[in-house]
Amino acid sequence: MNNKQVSSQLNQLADLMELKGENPFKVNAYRKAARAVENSRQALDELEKGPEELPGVGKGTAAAIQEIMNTGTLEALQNLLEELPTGLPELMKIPGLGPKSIHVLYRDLGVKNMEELENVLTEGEVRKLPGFGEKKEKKILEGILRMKERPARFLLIHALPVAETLEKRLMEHPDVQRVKPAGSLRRMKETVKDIDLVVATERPTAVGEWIVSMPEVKEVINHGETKVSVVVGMGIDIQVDFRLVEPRHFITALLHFTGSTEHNVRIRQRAKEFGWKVNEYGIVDSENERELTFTEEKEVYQQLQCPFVIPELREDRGEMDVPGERLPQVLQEGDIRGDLHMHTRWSDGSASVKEMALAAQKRGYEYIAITDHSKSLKVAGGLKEDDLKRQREEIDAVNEELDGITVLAGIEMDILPDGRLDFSDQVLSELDLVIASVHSSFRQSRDRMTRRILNAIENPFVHIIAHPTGRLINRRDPYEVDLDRIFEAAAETKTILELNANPNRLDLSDVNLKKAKEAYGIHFSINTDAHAPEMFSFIRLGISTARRGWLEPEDVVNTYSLEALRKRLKAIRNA
DNA sequence: GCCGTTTTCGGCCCGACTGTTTTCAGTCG
Repeated sequence: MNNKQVSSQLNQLADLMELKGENPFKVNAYRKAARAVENSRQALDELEKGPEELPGVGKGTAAAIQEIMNTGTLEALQNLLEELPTGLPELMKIPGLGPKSIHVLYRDLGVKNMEELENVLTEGEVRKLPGFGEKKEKKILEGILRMKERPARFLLIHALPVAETLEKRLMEHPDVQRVKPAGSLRRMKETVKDIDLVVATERPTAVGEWIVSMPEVKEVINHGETKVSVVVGMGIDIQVDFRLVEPRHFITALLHFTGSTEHNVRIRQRAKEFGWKVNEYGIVDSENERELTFTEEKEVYQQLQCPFVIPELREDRGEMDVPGERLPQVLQEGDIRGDLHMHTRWSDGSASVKEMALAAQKRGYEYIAITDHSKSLKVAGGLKEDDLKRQREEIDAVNEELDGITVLAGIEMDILPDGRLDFSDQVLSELDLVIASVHSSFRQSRDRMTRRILNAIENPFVHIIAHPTGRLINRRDPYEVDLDRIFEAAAETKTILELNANPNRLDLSDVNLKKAKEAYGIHFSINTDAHAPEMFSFIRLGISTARRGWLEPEDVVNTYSLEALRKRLKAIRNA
């Protein structure tokens, strides 16, 4: 039973308690405990004094955690699962419908699932309930429609251009002074539910009117004095919340809407210690009602006597608990000196070795590694041993021709379903860089998959394990694998783990990166896995994910000079 | 349910918007 499994049971319990109408603070206590478990760098059975060591975990939740670890589940959870209809939790996903309303719908109309809810809505039963009315009925129906039409969360890479376009367009409006995206998009989370834009203006009403009249607006969800929510169709149909604030409130509003909620809670608790209140308008002294405003976010943190926290770290994963000097000096875009995972026309890429090298050079890189697929991956035109030899000749020629960039000869080698590797040690020993990865039989048992990957890690010729969990965001779950054993073995053999920067992968994830670094001292390589030169731009997402994972330049081998990188690779073969 | 050198009880971040209400509850972030 790992931390993730325990926390998901606690969360499930909290969800059901909420639906039942339990004390919201009690519900929150379980959610908080779930988060503490998930974010703990230690496994639960490694905590010396038990779960109560974790922040926000007391007697009650510690007992619940123990029960899950001992029995695999919780009696309280099982009871609620039996008591409440299985179709009730999914109703929570309907925007505008919360636990209180669902409770009433269930109690008074016997609504047990989505289908029954749609029935009573169309029959006009809902408007008769106390606290409900015609408009609310309509709102719920629209909410169901919205939920069905759109994915719950969009890939960051799809939302970013929408935010950037709107930002630029708003800046051109004469009444707008400043605009900045906030929310999970600014924190560069891998997926976002909607886009938040904070807008500084002296004329919120005029700007609000202008926003709802934009041609791309498909639907107006809210239109108040300071908050306008719309759905825009700009490549994707996504909700955008505009917060219209006075210029002097811009910074505290930006801080507020950047979140995360959990980080905001910590900020406000901190302010309380000084007798202050933080809201989107500033910091207010509770005694004399004096309001402080700011021109930079840094000043707010300074006022609260905390170190400045960059948006990517604002998740309450420890950033408010460590002294400033222990916050990571996170990676910057310019720190990356090369890309160690890419494909060419030799397998399933669309460019030549030289074209990739030229594109990398243009980005200012000092080196790249060409890592086409290996022979077993037939769908991708994997290379055989003699192909590798001919490719090496081409790489040598490019190195001869081009100055200022070095092309390493590598491979992305399949780890076969039975754990064998696709090439012999003899072949691997002749390559500058060997990446190993799983591309088949994703549904093997946890034990088998773990042993399969361990086998690759233990091979001294394997330098990097690519996309270690195999997940595709929104499309395919990570395969079952014991990551702790993977991390342990990688630490021992000095094997590098990849942060694959492809926007669909971002694998390892932010949470796993942090854990692998802090608990095991792993080194990483941030690679784009580019199949065409323009895909080098994915590095931006890799860097932001690395920042979210608290990585610093020394944790990432492709920030090293070529010489230092070669040394690091050599250390693997000698480990 | 958790938490506390002002507290072992009484708080728990804070405000906007909407809809159903005549002063507030639910939802959201």
